[in-house]
Amino acid sequence: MAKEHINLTEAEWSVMECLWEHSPRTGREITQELEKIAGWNRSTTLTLLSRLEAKGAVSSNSEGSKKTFSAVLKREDAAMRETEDFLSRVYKGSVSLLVSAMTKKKALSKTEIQELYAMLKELEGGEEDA
Amino acid sequence: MAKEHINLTEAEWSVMECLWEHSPRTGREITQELEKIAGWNRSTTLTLLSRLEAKGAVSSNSEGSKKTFSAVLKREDAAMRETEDFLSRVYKGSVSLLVSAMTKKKALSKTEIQELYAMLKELEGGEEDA
DNA sequence: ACTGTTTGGTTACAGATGTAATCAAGGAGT
DNA sequence: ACTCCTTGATTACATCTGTAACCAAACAGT
Repeated sequence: MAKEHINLTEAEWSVMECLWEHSPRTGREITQELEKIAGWNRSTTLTLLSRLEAKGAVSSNSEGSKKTFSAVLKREDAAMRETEDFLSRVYKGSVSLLVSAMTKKKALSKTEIQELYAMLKELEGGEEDA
Repeated sequence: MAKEHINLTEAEWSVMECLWEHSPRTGREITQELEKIAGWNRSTTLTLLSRLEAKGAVSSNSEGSKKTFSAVLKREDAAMRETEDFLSRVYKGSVSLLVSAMTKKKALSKTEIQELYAMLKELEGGEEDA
C-alpha cells in the first residue's frame, strides 16, 4: 500500500534535496549543509526532519551513537506528485499547453527546444506499437 | 512599474479562474459560481476577492448599485509565474527534464507526445534566426 | 564523579491560508 | 418610515509553514 500522496513544502524540499543527494546521513551533516546553503539554524532543520519523518518521507536509524536519516520518498515520486498538481492546476493537465505557453512567452531557450525536439523525435520514432 | 510578482494560492486560483473565464462580473455571480463548483460559503469567496484585490490581482468597480470585480493579473502571467517556480524547484528550471521524467514514468499520452512533437517541429523549423 | 559540549526532541510563535460567522450599509416592498 | 433581504466588509479562527529557542540525554575530558 504505497500511499505516495506526500506533498512537500518549499522548505521540506530543501531538506529532501539534501537527503536525495546522499543518504543515509547523520543529523550533523544535514544540519550543517542546510546551515550553509539555506542559512538555517540547526533546530530548523531538525524540526523539518521530524515533520518529514511524520509524513513518511524520511526514516531514521538510531543504532550506534549517531542517528542517521534517510530519504524514503523517492525524488521521482515527489516530482511526479508536484508535476501532476501543477499541471492540472495551471495547464489543465497538459504538458503541451505548458510548452505552448512557454514558447509564446519566449521562455524557452534554443537549447531547451532542441533537447525537447530530439527527445520527442525519438519517442515518436519508437511509438509504432508501444 | 508592473511588479508582476503575484503568487496565487490554490484557493485564489479558483477565484481567478472564475474571473478569467469572464470578467467583469458581479460579486453575486462569482460567489454563486464558486458556491456551486467549490462548495464555498459566500463569505469565503468575498474574503478571497479582498485578498486578491489587496495583492493587485483583481480590481473592483463600485459604480451603480452593483459592484463588479475584474481580473487584473492575466492568466498567462500567473501561469508563467507558477511555471517558473515549479520548474526551478523540481526540475532545475528545465522543461526538458520535466518531459524526460514524464516519459520515464509513462505519464505522457500518445496524443500529448504527438502534439508536443508537432509543436517542436515547427519551432525547430522557424528557428533559423529568431 | 563533575562539567561542558553534542545532538536530538519538544515547545513556541509569527505569518500564510482556508473557511466562515458576524456586522453594517443600501435597496425593495408595503 | 419601518422591516427585511442583498451584498460587501470586518473579524475570527483553525491549520499549515517557516523558523528557532529551549530542554534533556549522551558523551567527552579531566
